[in-house]
Amino acid sequence: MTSTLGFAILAVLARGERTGYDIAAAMRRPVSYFWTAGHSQIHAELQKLTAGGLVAFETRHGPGPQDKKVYRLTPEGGDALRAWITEPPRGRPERDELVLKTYASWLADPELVRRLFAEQLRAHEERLAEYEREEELFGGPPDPGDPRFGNYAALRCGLGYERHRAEWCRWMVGQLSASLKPSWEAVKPSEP
Amino acid sequence: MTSTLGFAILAVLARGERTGYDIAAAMRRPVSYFWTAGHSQIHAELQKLTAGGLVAFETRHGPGPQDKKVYRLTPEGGDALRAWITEPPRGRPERDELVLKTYASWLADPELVRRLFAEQLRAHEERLAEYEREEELFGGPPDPGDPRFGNYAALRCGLGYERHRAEWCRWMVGQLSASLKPSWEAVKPSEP
DNA sequence: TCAGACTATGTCAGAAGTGACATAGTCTGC
DNA sequence: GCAGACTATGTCACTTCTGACATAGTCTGA
Repeated sequence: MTSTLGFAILAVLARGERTGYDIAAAMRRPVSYFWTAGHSQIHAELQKLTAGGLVAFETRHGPGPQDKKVYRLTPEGGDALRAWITEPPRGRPERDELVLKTYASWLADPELVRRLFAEQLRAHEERLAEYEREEELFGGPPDPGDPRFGNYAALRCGLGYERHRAEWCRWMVGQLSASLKPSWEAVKPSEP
Repeated sequence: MTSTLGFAILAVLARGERTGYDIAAAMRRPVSYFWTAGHSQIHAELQKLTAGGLVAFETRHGPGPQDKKVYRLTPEGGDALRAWITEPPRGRPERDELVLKTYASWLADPELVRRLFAEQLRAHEERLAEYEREEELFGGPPDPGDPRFGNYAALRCGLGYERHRAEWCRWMVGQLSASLKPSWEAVKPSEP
């Protein structure tokens, strides 16, 4: 009954041993393109995974008030992870606050909605540029047996997502500008 | 302190009065492109919204063991909804199980991973065709002041998303097929 | 006439996720 | 030498979400 977060942790540990702190840091970026968790969740989940025999830890001295615990996958953990990968994902319901706002946007001031989407567009373009820079660091797709393939494939997904999202925001801004223009034009005194 | 689910309910009620049951049904499709909730959540939230004065209900006789409650927006509810629409969305962390599987895919049997993505591709293509049929029912984008604009804009987002996702799955299948071919070729006896 | 689907509202236990609080040693730069 | 950032693990209260359980009248078609 391992949760998806549990498998996310196993997937990180499959690349090498880590402390809970390391895993939390890794889940801010770049694993965070697709899964995030606070350190409070990670420590709790590591205790469950340890109890289930999927991970094991070794105590080592380090900075910090307590000794650090370096976790690694057990053979059982590796088996569980491999089996999970090819199982069809249990569909999480999609919840997208921006699309919900869009659904209700007909009620709001079009100029304020336009600004909202212009800002979102800017943010997506920024992240897209960032992902593009990261993509350049790979010299084309790694082999599917290479751990780096996982990173590259996830990055490809992120690139596609940001492009789709930016395009949609651009369309929204266009729609809202078009609807604003007539009254804006009407206010402006006529020119030859 | 209304939750996003609360605003989702307000957004549905902005289009007309509904019972909790109706809202739950609406949130399966087509609001479900971007927000879903079980009926147990909706009834609980409606009680909170009523307590907060954002919605009001009228009891009417209908089928079912209890009289039905027909909810509508109050003026305060309308104000709260309008104010919320143009506020920047509070970023929900992205959690995507399929991308997580991708990140770990280098560990698994490439043929099984290929099948996983082939199946996902099929599902996305199916949904894309469905959305395209729905788009045809609109004769172009409605005016941004029209409630149907909300539906159309959300559908546009869904279309872009499914296209991006299908393209990514197709790329994954391609990558995995390419890596499988060499050994598949090696097994097959040479042909002139 | 009777089965089964649909309408309709609600509770409850539990899982998953968030943010604050607690604690304390080490490393870096000014 | 000292401030502040970083390393490091953990608890707790709270919110959100899920799925099961509970209840019961009406409508439809075989």
